[in-house]
Amino acid sequence: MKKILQIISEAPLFNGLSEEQLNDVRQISVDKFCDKGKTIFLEGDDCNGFYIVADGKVKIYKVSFEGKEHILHIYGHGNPFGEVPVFAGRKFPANAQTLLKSHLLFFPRTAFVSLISKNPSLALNMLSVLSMRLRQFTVQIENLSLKEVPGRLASYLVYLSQEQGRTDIVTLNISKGQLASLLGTIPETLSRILTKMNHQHLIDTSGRNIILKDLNGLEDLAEHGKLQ
Amino acid sequence: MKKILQIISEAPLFNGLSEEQLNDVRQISVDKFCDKGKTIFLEGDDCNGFYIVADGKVKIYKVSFEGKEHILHIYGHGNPFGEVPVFAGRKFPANAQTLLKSHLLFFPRTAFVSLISKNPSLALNMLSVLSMRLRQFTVQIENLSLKEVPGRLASYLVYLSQEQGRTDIVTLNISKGQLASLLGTIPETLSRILTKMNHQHLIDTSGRNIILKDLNGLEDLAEHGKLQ
DNA sequence: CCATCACCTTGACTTAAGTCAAAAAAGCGT
DNA sequence: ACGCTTTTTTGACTTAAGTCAAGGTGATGG
Repeated sequence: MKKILQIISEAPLFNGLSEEQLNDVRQISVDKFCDKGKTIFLEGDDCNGFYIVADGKVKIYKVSFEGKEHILHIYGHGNPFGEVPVFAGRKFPANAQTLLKSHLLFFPRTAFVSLISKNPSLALNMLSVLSMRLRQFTVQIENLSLKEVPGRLASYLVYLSQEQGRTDIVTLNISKGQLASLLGTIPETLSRILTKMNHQHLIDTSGRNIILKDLNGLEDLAEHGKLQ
Repeated sequence: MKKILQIISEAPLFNGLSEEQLNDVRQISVDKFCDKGKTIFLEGDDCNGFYIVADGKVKIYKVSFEGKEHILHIYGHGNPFGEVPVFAGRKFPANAQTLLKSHLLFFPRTAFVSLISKNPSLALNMLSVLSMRLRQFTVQIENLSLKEVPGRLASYLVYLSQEQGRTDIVTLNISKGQLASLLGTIPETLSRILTKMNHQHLIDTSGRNIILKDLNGLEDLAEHGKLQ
């Protein structure tokens, strides 16, 4: 387990803060350890603060009336989550659950807000985090409403390729079922599309490893949004 | 045309600021007048600042490769837009165009950022605006991925009913074509669903006026997301 | 090494919603 | 009020993707 100060200093949210400011942040943080599959909060719950993932993995998701689940984000080391109600209203807009045994840092609302009031650079960092998130959401909405599932999958593979810095092969860090939920579809459909992409020599799958046989073709598909 | 200071003092973003702070904000603002249908910025354009709608109406939208358009927001009096790249990167994540002859206030990036650094309450207001927007986006994504078009339409009608403070009748303030785009569908589909809802005595349409004959039924539909 | 469980794939079928085309209705300026 | 444009509706058809049900695959632990 890492030292709290180190975790804090590595998080983008606290980037560029002075020693002293980091120490202030540390003062108000609370350690929290969760087993895999633990619900951290549910949509509509009252919020007393937000979290940063120190270690492990957390999914943020919505659930439909019928119980169908759509994953909005999957966060890992250094990512904050649950900040929305800290600044706007007090209920969480979605659910959060650990996907792995995780170590979280909790930041109580009032203490954090007063910290922000005293540290303009912290405020700007938080504004930047929220803005980047808004940007991601516009992409997600574009994908959902303007692209079909093959296009969304291709986008995701291209994104993974950049993320992992490889143009030949990528590795899924979540199950295919979770990927389906992240792409706004169901496992059966995802499976069928992976098979189709195999047939068209775009990719080659073996378990969670996906060989990118035609990255240009995938980029094209991600743009156009249609499979042939 | 209203006085700039009045417009600024009415905008939620500047809520609760002192006379002096409002004056500082006013100092950096720039007037901009646009005809109907004028493009304010395009996705990918460099950003030098953000806007507030003083008067008129602006749509924020994404366009697919094939030219299909999805409206993300429609903003009117007092709403800010284009703030994302002010705090995160420098390109606009979507397009903006006026729907009516409009009067905008422009706030240059660097001047605004330095203002925020000096006014914690302005920073907190901006955090609140961005957070509310994130909350709206989670709802939009939920609607797109977990509900069918009738459910989304019902949600929108219920929202309009709250917005306009009436439980008997609401008035669309945009065309049905634009509404279709906002709901992530096409005019034909929207038209058919309106007809279906008429047959089921949920609503009664005449032009842009929609009589809510069964608000409970609509709320139900918005929850469950399926039209029988 | 096998049993078990979770995950993934495949097949047959249904359905929501998109496309294309055309007609009808509503706005708008002159 | 007239002609023009834009918006909305309707019909026939296609298609993407969901549902339900059944197998298959693979990892894990006794």
